[in-house]
Amino acid sequence: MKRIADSTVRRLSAYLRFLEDFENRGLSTISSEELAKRGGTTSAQVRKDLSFFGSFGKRGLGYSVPELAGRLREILGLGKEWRVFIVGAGKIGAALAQYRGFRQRGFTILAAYDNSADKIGKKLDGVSVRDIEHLERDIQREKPDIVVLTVPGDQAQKVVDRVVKAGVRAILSFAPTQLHAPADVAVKTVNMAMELEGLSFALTNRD
Amino acid sequence: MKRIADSTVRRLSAYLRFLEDFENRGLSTISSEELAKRGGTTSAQVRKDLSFFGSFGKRGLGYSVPELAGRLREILGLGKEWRVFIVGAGKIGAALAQYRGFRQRGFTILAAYDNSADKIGKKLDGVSVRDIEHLERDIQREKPDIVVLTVPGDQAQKVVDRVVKAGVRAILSFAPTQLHAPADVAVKTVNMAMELEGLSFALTNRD
DNA sequence: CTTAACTTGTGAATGAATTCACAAGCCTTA
DNA sequence: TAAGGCTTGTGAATTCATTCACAAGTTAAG
Repeated sequence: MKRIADSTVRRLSAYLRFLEDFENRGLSTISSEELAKRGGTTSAQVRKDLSFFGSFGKRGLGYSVPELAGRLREILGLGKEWRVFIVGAGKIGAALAQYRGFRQRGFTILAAYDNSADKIGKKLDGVSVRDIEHLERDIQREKPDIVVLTVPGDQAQKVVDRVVKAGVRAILSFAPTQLHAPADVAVKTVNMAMELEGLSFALTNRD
Repeated sequence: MKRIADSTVRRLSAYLRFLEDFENRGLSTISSEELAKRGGTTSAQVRKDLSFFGSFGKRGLGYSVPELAGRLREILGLGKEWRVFIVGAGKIGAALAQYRGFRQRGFTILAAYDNSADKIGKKLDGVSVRDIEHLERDIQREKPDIVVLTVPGDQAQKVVDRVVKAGVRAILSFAPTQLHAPADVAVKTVNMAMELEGLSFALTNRD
């Protein structure tokens, strides 16, 4: 398949959000124009994004809301259950453990890991915190699809190396550092420092 | 000034992170090649990014680490103090209140806001939680530069409208919804759902 | 059946971002 | 002073992403 740009995938994800909203409101069809207005883009962009995966609309009419939502879920791989380990049971880890968006999308949090004695054995919103010593062993046993990284920046790369070696192929990191991993491992980083500095830049360089 | 791409600003932010690391290790100069390797990009990209703002290097030698770090801080607007309100005192708000990256970059959290009676009056890691009723009044009094939004998705747009009307010109949102604001308001969104679905897509569409 | 009003899907055109490639400058050594 | 080894800064070339523009298909109304 042709390589799909990251920006395209992000928009597909946004379209799905709007469609779910439309589904709840009982609307049955929607045009690329309406979808575009909701997402702050153009109708041509919407149609082009979808065209990479097929023709889902009807000319003159638009898209069937439930059908397109289903197709997008399929494209994005949201049909199956994804198994998740959280590594780092600090404040961010805790916030993620209770984040309902995970379950809503079929992401099941199996466990959290930490190296601090006063966290190990406790629960993080129903998720038990285990000793990070057992990380590799548990990865081999429970085969998580995704590791969410919420450890301090200076430990992030070390954990990446460990989980990649143990067989994990997708990582979502909240550490403010550049991570290096083999090409076949999908790494996404949510970098707060970067976002803040982006705002600072925008505020500083106004027209 | 020529319009600077978002991706460029994000890279500048990353370069600054590496330079701070080099500063701590006492290194005095660095080449675009080394900076590129650290950031997973190319030396030409590094030089092009910097060239939008001036010529900071010495041919044959590279860049002075402290000088380039200083220039980048200046470009990114990190010299001054930025005043921040957090709106939404849930788990994510709490995680942000204790996030040290804010203070490190000169972002001062003035207060947090919530509408829940059992949170108002409490403290979130030293930050007092106020009644969201007083949001507009306090914005006018204390003139925050940035509002960080950690309210549930269905309330996010309403809060955006309120703070924009009260004069705020920069927003960092953690709500998984598309936000609409006037063009002169800088809005950044950290959308966890999008990142998760991006990973799901990557795992599903492996070559 | 015909016309009018819509809306999709997609090549072609445009615009934006990245990479190439090399002249110009700096440092060291002799 | 000259030569060799580096590295920057930047137009030009290339690659990638977005927007344009329109033929083709659909529906509704008369």
